[in-house]
Amino acid sequence: MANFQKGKVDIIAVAKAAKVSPSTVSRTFNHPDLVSPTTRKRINRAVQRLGYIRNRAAQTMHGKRSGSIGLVVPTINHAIFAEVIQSFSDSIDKAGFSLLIASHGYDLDREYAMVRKFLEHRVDGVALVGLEHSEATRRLIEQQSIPTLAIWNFAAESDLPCVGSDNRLAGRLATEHLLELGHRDIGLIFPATQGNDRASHRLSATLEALAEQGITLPETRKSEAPYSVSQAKQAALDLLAESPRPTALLCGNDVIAQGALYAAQNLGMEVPRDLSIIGIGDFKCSATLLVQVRDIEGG
Amino acid sequence: MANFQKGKVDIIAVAKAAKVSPSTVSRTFNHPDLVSPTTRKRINRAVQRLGYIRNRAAQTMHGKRSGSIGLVVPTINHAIFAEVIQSFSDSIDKAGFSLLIASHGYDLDREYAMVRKFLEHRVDGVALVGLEHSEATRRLIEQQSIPTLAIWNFAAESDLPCVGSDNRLAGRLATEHLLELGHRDIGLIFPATQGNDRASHRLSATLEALAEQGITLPETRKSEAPYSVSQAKQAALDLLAESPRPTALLCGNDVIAQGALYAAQNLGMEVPRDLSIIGIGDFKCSATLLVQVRDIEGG
DNA sequence: AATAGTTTTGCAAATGTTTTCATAATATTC
DNA sequence: GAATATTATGAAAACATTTGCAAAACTATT
Repeated sequence: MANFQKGKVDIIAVAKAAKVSPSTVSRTFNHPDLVSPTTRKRINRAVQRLGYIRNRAAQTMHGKRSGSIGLVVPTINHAIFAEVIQSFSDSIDKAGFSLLIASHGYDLDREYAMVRKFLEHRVDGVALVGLEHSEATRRLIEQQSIPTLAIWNFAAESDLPCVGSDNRLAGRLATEHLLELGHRDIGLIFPATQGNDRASHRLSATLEALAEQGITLPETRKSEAPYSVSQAKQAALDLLAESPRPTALLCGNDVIAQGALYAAQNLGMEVPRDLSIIGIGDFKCSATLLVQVRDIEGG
Repeated sequence: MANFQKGKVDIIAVAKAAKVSPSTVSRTFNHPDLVSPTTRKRINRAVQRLGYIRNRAAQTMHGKRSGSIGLVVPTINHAIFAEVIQSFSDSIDKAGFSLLIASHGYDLDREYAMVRKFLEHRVDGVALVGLEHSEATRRLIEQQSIPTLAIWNFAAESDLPCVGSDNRLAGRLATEHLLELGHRDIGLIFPATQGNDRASHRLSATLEALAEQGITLPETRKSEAPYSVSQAKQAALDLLAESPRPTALLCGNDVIAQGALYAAQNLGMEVPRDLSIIGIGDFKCSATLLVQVRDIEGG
């Protein structure tokens, strides 16, 4: 089937080749039931032969949907977001849409810019991570009345539709668990909370739960680490270098917890005998890691 | 600044508000130097006031670029691709483009479908992972003459422009390294090579390099594991359960190598004293892992 | 074989931009 | 102050599609 790729192949070229009007070709795509099977077949053959590919831009311009969804994440790089991006991509794909993605590096002004960029592309919807967004972003979303979803966090009082977990509750649960185990002197390692409501909710709930038990941790028990195993390990080493040592480490996420685990191993401490470590997160590799740690300790 | 969001805000609405013609508004965006500073200011104020957002679809339809690039990866989920997606996204963003992304799950027919989908969106370019693609995909790319880049692998003989590493060379180097260390009985753990030229190149080069030294490994030394630490660990345990044991494990990627490392730890073997493990890959977390292993062994 | 009903098709307008060409306004030169 | 060069603006065509409406082509009914 020779494909003569003379000039542009648009819907008109297809119409000519199939000896019908452009309208009929368009209908074949959008309302096939309105076109007689015979002509439909003829048109499809012409499409094949010419290698015609529909032009979404033209459809979008006509007022139809663009067929794309925009997802703005803080970073693509980390396992934790990669997982959600994958799922998102799969669902979107199944629905016949395309995924536009952008990352802002935890900078809410850049987030605004990304949403704007997506709006230029006339995305049919936008998903953002978390519930903390700049005023400009909120205004933009409202003005343009673009369907928006906040993923990652859930909060009943959110003005954006949201789906995710309740990080305050998570922070509280983790803390209470440690308290129930009898810990009173706890080291905290959290990522920077600036522009990261996941972290800040977890941390504030933690401090709250501690305060309820009359516990106020000195600054020396509070440590900040970025999303990096090795830097978290260093932070944990620093915390554990203090004397007396805290009896437990509460980590803002699993990557930090992994670093803390390594730090403990380095210092020859056995977890959980000598030190309790808890991470708020639970992603795929954490299970693997724990299995491994247990295996080592067991063997 | 009240924003009266009456009806659609298009370039004509802006033109009216600024009391100029639509052409002038368009020029303000595309060739600002052709518009007098006074009118430009007036137009920009109108844009602000109305909350106008340019319509890429209309621009694209006019023949301008769509301002988007399509990236098709096997999977987003794994750390290794996440890294490249992040870099890609950053560069694209810096250039003022948007990133469309899709994953095909190592299914080259789906890859074709994804590229087609992107072409419907009239992306300005496409990037694919690896050099192995379906005939249909290649035809499509050629017919539509869409700028295409193959990332991840480099091969001088590739017909697509490509940038990446030479996996055959990598396989050979890894093998030769083990041979130089004196290993002759080597266990191989590789992912499935079907639709994964990274793996297949590495594996074939490995076998070739071994053959040159007159070494042919029995099937029992060849193991397949997916991209999963725990499953790789199991595969390694199986290999190491044989008697005699291989003296080295050559792993097709770093995730597998991590699993192998865990397996060795489980069996109480010390790496590299009792067993050599080499992984072809090198991603961020690998260094961390090795530091940790060394630390454990050192301490 | 004529009428009514149904299915299939085409025409033309609409979508929101950009750009070429022409014209109007302003600046420069003598 | 006229002639010329320069700069700023507008009118209209073009881009590729979709869809409401109307006409045409069939089927079914008598």
